[in-house]
Amino acid sequence: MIPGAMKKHQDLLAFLRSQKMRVTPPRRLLLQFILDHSNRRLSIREIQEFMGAQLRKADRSSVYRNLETFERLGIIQSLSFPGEGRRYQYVFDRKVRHFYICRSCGKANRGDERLFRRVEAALKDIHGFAKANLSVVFYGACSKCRKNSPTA
Amino acid sequence: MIPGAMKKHQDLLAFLRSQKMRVTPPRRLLLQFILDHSNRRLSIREIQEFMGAQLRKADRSSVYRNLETFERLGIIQSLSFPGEGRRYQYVFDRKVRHFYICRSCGKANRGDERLFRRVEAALKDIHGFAKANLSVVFYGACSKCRKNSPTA
DNA sequence: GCAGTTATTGCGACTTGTTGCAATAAGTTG
DNA sequence: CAACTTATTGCAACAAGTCGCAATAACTGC
Ligand SMILES: [Mn+2]
Ligand SMILES: [Mn+2]
Ligand SMILES: [Zn+2]
Ligand SMILES: [Zn+2]
Repeated sequence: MIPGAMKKHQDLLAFLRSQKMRVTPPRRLLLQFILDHSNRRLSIREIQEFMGAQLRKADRSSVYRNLETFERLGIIQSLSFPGEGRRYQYVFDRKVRHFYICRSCGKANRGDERLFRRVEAALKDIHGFAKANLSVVFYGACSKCRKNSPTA
Repeated sequence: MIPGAMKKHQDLLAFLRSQKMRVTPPRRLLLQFILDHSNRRLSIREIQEFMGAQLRKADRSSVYRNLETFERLGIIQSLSFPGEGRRYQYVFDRKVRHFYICRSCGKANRGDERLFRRVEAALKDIHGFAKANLSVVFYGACSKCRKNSPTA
């Protein structure tokens, strides 16, 4: 377990309770795993493998249901990546929560803070709100693919 | 078949060929269906039902493979909607290609052109490009859900 | 702590989605 | 309009994901 993650884990359990959600073994475990790998986009495969390998393992269906729950609460953001299926990423207290996904080669990048702020500002100007836990996803062609095909 | 869609259908077949893709019965049919319902987000269920119901029907796997192909080429954009799974929408020559998805209630809205232009401009300023067939997706809480929960 | 309430779990049956492969047919060349 | 090349298809076996339901256990209130 990564140092500093302990505090976050406790915070998130408190957050869950504040949302009237129960703290159960499957949820603790899943949250732990997501936090310990908060810098990666996790595949359902590795999540399920971890959850199944634990002593007190959780059923497949519970894992799916909890991922859905966590996403609804803004703890994680799931996205489909071309060629590698759906992936889950921790976003709860991230300053930057936007992603570029190349439709052509499937490569994904994280954005910089400046762009994220600009997009937030535009959203606020035009629709009158700045949101907590907003995520933004751009689908397009990466610079490499743009060079190869003028259509992209 | 919707009037005016005929031309588009032909154009897209030409586009496919320009991308060195073959024009096959499953592709014609799928494209037809997507164009005839270009204003809706189609579920895989209704797509498969249509494809299967046709005289010259296409296999499930071919439908999935072609949806993937069409998405890679920027003809459609697929998105996962909370509570209703993945949906497919025609975006090829749309002026506005962004979506708001509420993580809490799953409702989705189309955006207005002004915001889309602002976001495009920000992207160009900061990353130096304006993309053809860019799609932008916002995940957050809709106004209704924001009222109900201060956390969202 | 104990009893009561009910969200969450695990299970099983089912549906949806993926993949390798051999057969097919779209496009190309002469 | 053949003959050829190879992308695409349908199929079948498999893997991933969903859903209703009865059992369980997390929280609440006393
Ligand atoms: Mn795939
Ligand atoms: Mn669902
Ligand atoms: Zn790319
Ligand atoms: Zn909502």
